[in-house]
Amino acid sequence: MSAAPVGTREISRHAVRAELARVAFNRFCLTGFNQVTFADLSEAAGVSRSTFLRYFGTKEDVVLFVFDPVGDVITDALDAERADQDDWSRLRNALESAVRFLVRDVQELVTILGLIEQTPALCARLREKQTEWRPEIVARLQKTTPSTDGSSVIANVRVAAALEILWIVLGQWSASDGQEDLGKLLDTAFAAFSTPACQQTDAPL
Amino acid sequence: MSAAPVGTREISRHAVRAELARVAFNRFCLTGFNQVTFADLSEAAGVSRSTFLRYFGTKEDVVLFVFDPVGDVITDALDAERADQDDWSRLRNALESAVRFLVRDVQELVTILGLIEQTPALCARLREKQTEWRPEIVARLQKTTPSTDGSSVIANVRVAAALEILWIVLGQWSASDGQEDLGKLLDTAFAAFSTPACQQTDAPL
DNA sequence: ATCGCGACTGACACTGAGTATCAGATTAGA
DNA sequence: TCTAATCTGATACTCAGTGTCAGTCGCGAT
Repeated sequence: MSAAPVGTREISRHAVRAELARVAFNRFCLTGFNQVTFADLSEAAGVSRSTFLRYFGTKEDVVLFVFDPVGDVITDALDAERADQDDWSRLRNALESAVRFLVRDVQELVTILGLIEQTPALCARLREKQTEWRPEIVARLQKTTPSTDGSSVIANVRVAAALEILWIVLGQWSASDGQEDLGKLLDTAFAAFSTPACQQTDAPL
Repeated sequence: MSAAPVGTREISRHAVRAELARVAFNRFCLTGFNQVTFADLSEAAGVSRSTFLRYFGTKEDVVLFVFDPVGDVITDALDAERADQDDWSRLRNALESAVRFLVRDVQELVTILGLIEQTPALCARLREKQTEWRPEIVARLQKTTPSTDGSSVIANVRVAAALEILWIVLGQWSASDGQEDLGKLLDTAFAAFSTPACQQTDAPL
């Protein structure tokens, strides 16, 4: 994947980072993201402002760094996919890997998603990460296919659509407090493409 | 639509805003978005920093305010659409209205898109606007349809996918320096959904 | 004409994010 | 144990964005 800490230095850094994020997250939920300053955070965590800023480049990253591996999770899952399936199936399954990775603690994820949803700055930064993931995912999706004229646009559209589905589904899921079945939600979302494109939108299954 | 200036006050404000944006845009293209400060901009435009900031709440808005009406353009176009068409056709045509609105001066739009592409902060803010447009567009798309279970998710996915297409198509178009036909690009992009979802992605027409 | 009101402007002060630097403490590893 | 790399806190700085205030300008009513 990405960060398997090897040296003791890495382990320490990783642990401190997690603890700082934990403390900060409580503050954000309590007071609101924009109302909390780095001074507040560093005081609450018992470190200097400088140190806090060394662990997280921006305030947004304090919340969103947990999403960093998602891009790799998706590309890896796409590689593991059998190549004889169609694009939508492969993308659907890759997205299922992504949500499996994210849903460790249901309550925590629901809380994070809620915080993100009501904070424009967090939404924006998350979309930015999403856009960074896209080129690599497109490359993996196209790897098996001979690239014809216009296929690059089509692959980009499909990947972009799939990534949109990820957030729409997670939003719907967190609105239900983590009750709904994420697999079924993914199926419903992808049905937006497989149903005959007419306006009748009967839910499948 | 939205802002048809009526009073002399409105006219003046609109004109000043346009002039400030014009001066600022040259600076951005010359030096790079992040390298230019409000102090630079206000000096170049011959007004105080305070005044400049009153016309544009943020530095991003100095560039992106031209996209503000796009949301309304899309919703209006969607209303004007014949209701017997399927979702994809209606969205495609609404997007065509949007690009028609944007493409007044080809060279200018290409330049703006180039600036946006190479400036993460501008990309992020633009996506934010896009997300703000979505709920209203979804509502218009669903207006004719009886809402069944899961149809809300499906409508959201379709609108999100369509908005992604808008930027993908504009990106491709500006990469070709405005040479390619935007209508055909839209057709190609929407073919990502209509082609049988297999991995063969032959360009239609 | 001029009076008064509302909006516009520039100047100033302020908060907070993010960057850069530096000296001293700490720790890994030879 | 010694050394070199790293971590830390302190400090200073730039710049975005907010808020305030006094002075000015345009405009409609008297």
